[in-house]
Amino acid sequence: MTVNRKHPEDRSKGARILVVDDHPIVREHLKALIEQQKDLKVCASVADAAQAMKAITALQPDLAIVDLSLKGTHGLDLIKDMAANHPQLPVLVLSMHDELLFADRVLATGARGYITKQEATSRIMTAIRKVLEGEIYVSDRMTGRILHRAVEGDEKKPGSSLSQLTDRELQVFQLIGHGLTTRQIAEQLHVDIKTIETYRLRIKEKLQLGSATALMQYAVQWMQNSGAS
Amino acid sequence: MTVNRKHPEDRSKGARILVVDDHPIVREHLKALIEQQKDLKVCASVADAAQAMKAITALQPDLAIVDLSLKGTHGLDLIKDMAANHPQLPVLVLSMHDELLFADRVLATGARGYITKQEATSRIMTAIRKVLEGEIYVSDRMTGRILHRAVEGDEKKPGSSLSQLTDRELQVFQLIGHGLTTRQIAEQLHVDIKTIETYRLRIKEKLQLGSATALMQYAVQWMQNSGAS
DNA sequence: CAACAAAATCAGGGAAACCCTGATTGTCGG
DNA sequence: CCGACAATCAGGGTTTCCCTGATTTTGTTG
Repeated sequence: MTVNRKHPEDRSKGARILVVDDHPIVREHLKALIEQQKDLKVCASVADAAQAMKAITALQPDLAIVDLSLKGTHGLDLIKDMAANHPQLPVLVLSMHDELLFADRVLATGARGYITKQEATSRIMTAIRKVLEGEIYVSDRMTGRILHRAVEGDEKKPGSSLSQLTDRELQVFQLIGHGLTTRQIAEQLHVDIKTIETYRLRIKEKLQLGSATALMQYAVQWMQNSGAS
Repeated sequence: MTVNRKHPEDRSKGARILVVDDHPIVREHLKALIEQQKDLKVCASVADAAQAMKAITALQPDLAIVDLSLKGTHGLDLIKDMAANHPQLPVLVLSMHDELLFADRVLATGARGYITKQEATSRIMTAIRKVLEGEIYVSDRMTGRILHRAVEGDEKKPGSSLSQLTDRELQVFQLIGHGLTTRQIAEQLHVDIKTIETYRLRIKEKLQLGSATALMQYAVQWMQNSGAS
């Protein structure tokens, strides 16, 4: 990922941006906001993942802004596709979901920024420029969280904070995400229910989750996003 | 074009519209779209229910456009408040949620129209005008559904559909899927924890779910597939 | 409008899970 | 041999779950 990639022939129009969002009202305003900047331009504005991939190969944009909740395939899958087939294309995620849930996941799959639709439009423009300059944009609240975690576990497995879990803990984590109760997990693994309770405690600590429901929410969502049954 | 101005002092610029949505990018574009019409004007643009109620009493708008997924109180509660305190004010709901799930519920509480953010902005303008004229707007697909149900009779069929849930139950269901504990839900809705416990029981019965974890798994997965903050 | 149905709200109490603090085995590499 | 870590379980206070009601609003319908 080289930083300076500006082509002289593009400078007349500045950076070319692809917008992916299934809400026309958001696409339109994003385009209006971007094009009232002199050095930015929207080269395409599409509603789903298929059109997005087609537009990328055809138009070679300098930046892609994508919503997470698309209609067909989930935005996360689109970002994975982008990272796999067009690793040089920086991606800014513009989502309505709380960043605490998705930001790290999204950044781990290759996106260069995450901003919510609750943010003021001026901040959205800030995020666009930051990502275009080769930097990474997340909210201030999120930055501290990520930096804190990045310091210690950098040499571990990339892509998931679940790598801190032991085999048994991960096994329990997956069964939690599968919707099993503590007792059912204990029976399935042929251990005492007290053992599973301890695992839940440890998992919560390692993942910095506050309550049992937060743990379960995280587990269910993780299971769904990593395609397990 | 001549406009009937019965009250020149009120209609110097035509109909005055209140916009309620917690996404600045949506508010801004809605305002731009509306104000490029000669006979429409946005008199206020707010992000939550409290500001909305205040704006209504202060400005007496001719129409309110409200999003269902607001930050603090749920949009459904805001609509109820509006219908109770300002029954003459027509409300158009602009939501990202599938209409099949919310439209009838929203119309039953007094709203005059339902349109999703997936719709083209031209249709949104159509909906605004239709509601302003005193009519009711829903999508063609939805009108068929409603008419069909009017003929078939009003039976609530079982299965795993959330349409059997009451407004309050659905609200609790969503908060469960959001990862909140029973206590947190009770606090957010300003009711006793015992009340929420009862709702969980009823939801489990109606959805034929066996345990609290099964309920939570279902809620989390549903939330993820239908997008909510 | 009276009457009935449905929704929203809360109570009591036993069973179960959660949460915290340990503690006992194994295993494994230095 | 021995810390380090993983896996396993116990005790006990706190909270939630779950079941069975019950009351008060609200909405619908004859």
